[in-house]
Amino acid sequence: MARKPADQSVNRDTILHAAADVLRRNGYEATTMKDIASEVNLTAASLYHHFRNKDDLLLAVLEGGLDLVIQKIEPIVNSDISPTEKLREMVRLHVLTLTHNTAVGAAMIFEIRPLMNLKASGRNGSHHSDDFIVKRDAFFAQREYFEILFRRVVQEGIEKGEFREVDIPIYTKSIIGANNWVAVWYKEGGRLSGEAIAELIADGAIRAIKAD
Amino acid sequence: MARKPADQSVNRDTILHAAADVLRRNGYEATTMKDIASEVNLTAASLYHHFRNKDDLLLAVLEGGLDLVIQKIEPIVNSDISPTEKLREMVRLHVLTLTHNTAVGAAMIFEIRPLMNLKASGRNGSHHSDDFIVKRDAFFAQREYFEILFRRVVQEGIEKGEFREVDIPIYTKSIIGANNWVAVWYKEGGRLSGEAIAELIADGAIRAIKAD
DNA sequence: TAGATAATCGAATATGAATTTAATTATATC
DNA sequence: GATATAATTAAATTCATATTCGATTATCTA
Repeated sequence: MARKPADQSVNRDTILHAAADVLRRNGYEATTMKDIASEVNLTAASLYHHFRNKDDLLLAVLEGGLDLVIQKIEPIVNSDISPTEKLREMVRLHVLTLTHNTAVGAAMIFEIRPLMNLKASGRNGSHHSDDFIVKRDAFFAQREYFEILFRRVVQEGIEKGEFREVDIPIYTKSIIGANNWVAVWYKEGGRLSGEAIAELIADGAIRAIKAD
Repeated sequence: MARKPADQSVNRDTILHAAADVLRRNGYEATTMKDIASEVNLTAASLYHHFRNKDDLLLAVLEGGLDLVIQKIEPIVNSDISPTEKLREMVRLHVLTLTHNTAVGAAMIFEIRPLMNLKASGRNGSHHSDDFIVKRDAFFAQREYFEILFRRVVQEGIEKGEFREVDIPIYTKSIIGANNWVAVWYKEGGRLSGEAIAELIADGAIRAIKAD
């Protein structure tokens, strides 16, 4: 009856990757459907066979990226290593994921301003399906959750006396900011590997919070 | 002969401020001339009396913001306080400027992706005057300079034995990233004042680099 | 007051981008 | 092989936005 996707056909996932790439290069608003389509040798019209519209597509990219990092971070939080080692690993993996999945990573962390803005008041007479609104809100909730994972570990470290009594939200945001910033400047083939960068940043994060 | 700007007329600076506001809210690409014009009770057409075009206007915003921070930071670098105190002050002022000049600050630090992109290869068939290209490159040079100011102090601190031997570029970028991230989440009237936030972040920056 | 120029606007232009539609091609299953 | 459906496209539609232009209004200097 139904036809299965042909092997040579471009699937949803391929498009998402391409979109992530373009997103990283051009930013949310500057990314056009044609840009994305070209990347996978399709026409813009074809994309609508896979995604309802541009917002849906781009949001899917962001969701994917965010989920990926969370998947990496989450197990660490729930493991039974010390808070210090937890934090080190979390920062390390956060940064590493950003450098490895440059596209997805950068998109995930970065191009959220227009979305946040939409949240605030939906400026231009943009029509957004309820479905989109729901997904977008879920995305923001996930971002919250991502931050909460860090806060939890910081809290734990303070309670166990491994960390000094920092202002948890501020410290957490600073660390995440430093990590995310990597997505802004990182270029493959630079002086340091993603690994090396991740180590260095993780080290700084720990030093900033270690109890005296 | 020539007529001087009338008092009630909207001047270049007012427009720049308004543009910075919109820029912070909507991002580079999503910012329309009409948005900016409305903010100062003008029509989009009127803006062209003050600025050649959109790029010129937005670039002027970014330049302004960047210059402002540099003006704050520069004297500290050249003062004769200790590297530790220099760094603390620099971070503090960087963050403080971001929170105070929310608009300018955020715009300055943030909406650079499209510009960088333009730099890379000028995707869409965009026509950009030589003048614009020059200004844009100068802007990027200033950004470099801003970072160099930090690196210089870090270097000095290492040489004087106040700081541990960090990887200077990575540490510097991390600090700047953490600072800039404030522009992403800071909202006026939150739990902490800009001052308080600035202090906390500066403190973390120092702890991360202090010699053991 | 007159003349010059600044500042502004309404309307027209041009263009780029998202999205829709109807048609075409490919491939799975029967 | 027949047919239903997936995948894709070219072309048309719609709409928002940057930008231009000519006209209008305000205010300065002489």
